[in-house]
Amino acid sequence: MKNLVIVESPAKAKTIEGYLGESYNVIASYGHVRDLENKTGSVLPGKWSEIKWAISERGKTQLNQISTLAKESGRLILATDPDREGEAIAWHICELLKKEGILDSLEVCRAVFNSITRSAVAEAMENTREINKEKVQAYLARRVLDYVVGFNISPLLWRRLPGAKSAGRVQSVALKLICEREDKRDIFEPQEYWSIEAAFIKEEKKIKAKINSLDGTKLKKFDIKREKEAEIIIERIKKSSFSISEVNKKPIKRNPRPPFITSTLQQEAARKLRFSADRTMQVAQSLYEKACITYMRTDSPVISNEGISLIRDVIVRKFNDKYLYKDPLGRIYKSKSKQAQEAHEAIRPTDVNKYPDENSLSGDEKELYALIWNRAVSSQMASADLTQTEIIIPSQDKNIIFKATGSQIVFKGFLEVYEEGNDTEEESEETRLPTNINVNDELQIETLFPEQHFTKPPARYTEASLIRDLEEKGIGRPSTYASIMKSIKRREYASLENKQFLPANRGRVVVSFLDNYFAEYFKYEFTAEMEESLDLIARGDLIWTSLLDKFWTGFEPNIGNVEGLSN
DNA sequence: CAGTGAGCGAGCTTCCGCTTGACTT
Repeated sequence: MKNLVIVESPAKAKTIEGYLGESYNVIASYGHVRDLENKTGSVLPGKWSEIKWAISERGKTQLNQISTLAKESGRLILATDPDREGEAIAWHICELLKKEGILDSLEVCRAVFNSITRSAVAEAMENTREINKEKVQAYLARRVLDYVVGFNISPLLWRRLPGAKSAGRVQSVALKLICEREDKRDIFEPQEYWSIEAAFIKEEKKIKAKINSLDGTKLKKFDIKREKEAEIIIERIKKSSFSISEVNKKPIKRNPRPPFITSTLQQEAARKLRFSADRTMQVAQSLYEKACITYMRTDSPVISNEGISLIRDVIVRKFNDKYLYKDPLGRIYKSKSKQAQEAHEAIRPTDVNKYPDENSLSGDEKELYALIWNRAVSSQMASADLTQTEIIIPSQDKNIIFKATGSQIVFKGFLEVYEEGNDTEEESEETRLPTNINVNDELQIETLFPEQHFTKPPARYTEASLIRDLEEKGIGRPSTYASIMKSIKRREYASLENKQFLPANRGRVVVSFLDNYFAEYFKYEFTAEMEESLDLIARGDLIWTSLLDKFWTGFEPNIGNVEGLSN
């Protein structure tokens, strides 16, 4: 009798079938096979466990295949992803097969693995367990809560705010970030300030320095407010003579960034390739299907030991030992987010020996692959060594002090391969400094630039920065970031102008409506607090229906308040 | 008598998260 293995993704199914051999059939579920029926009344308040489910079209075909093969199998192994949704998918399939009476003659178990390597899969098949009921209940609570919020508030919007289409735990908070940023911009008043920079010169050697302190007090960036003040200082500078009092050098290290997860890939592809989140995910999907990269929807920066050692081999071959991070176990990265579920590896090339410039990829795929390759390889390389130099240039009476800073790369290390992009176009503070400059050298002023500036309002969100902030707050999941962006645009709550989100009036009205009547449910901490309760459920310390009862008790009166309003 | 406009009723929309794939930029 054969074993039947269920995973979520067809590409994964193919790979695993290759690992497991003749006695296994592997079938993909294509994600969830059933979901709440897409209409009102699928769950009724208080009767939380009487849920009306509907099987998706895709689900039907996959379930048919599964039950056909299950009849000729001795063991069913549910190897969906090792996270909450994966546990739920396994449970749904199990429930549906039970209904068909197929499970009577079949042993059912659950297997999990975090990386798709031969050894990890083999080990998982040996160490199976039962479906984790508590985890499934945490899923049920999450699923029902989202439904209740969305399907109660959206109809209120239809009636109250013409043109408004939808509200939800995730999309509305994303919209709120956009709108609050715009509010800050609206009330922002630019402040004038002046900078004073001098180019000193000594025998052809030029040093650009900024004024650092005046009459014994340190000058901060915005301290010179008016042209008059700047002029007075300039006059004093012109009357003074300057020499070097200190040259301070100190070694600094720069470390590589962790390998990509979904959010960082989307951000970096936006910065370096100008891709939208959606485009990034489509290109990544196709690289994944071609088995070029590991799974692209992940919140874990961890690379399997196998992956790390392949990368280390490449670093030695392409560069040399000096470029390798010295610990043989490699650099180990940890997830920053408490909400991370770490079901998959980081995003990396499956075969790092396939160099970005030596493969058959082209266009978007080639570019994105190169980005992923470089980031993954650099994450296991040695740090860069730099020397940071600081030159202190006081006037003779020491009342005016200039300071120049610069850094020089001594050893490039990972920078040979990869450097993260910048969000802002602000010029770097550091300039090149000449070598062989000495204390007591006297300097001439070549040029003196007073420059007028104005403080800038906070920048509007881009897709990349919005995803970064959502992730930081634990809102949304790797599989949904791109679709959150889409739905805000489709609802015409905000539009992208020059790749930046500009809220529409409609969007701002929705946000203030929600803040008025449902503030508790759209504050930034709501999701994190919900997740804490879900953790309690998953640990067996809280009953899932009590979470919903408690939620409903607080939520329901707010609906009444809106209903009771007169027009 | 023809054209206009107010008023009414019916029917529709919606969440988040897991997968692709068909379609358009």
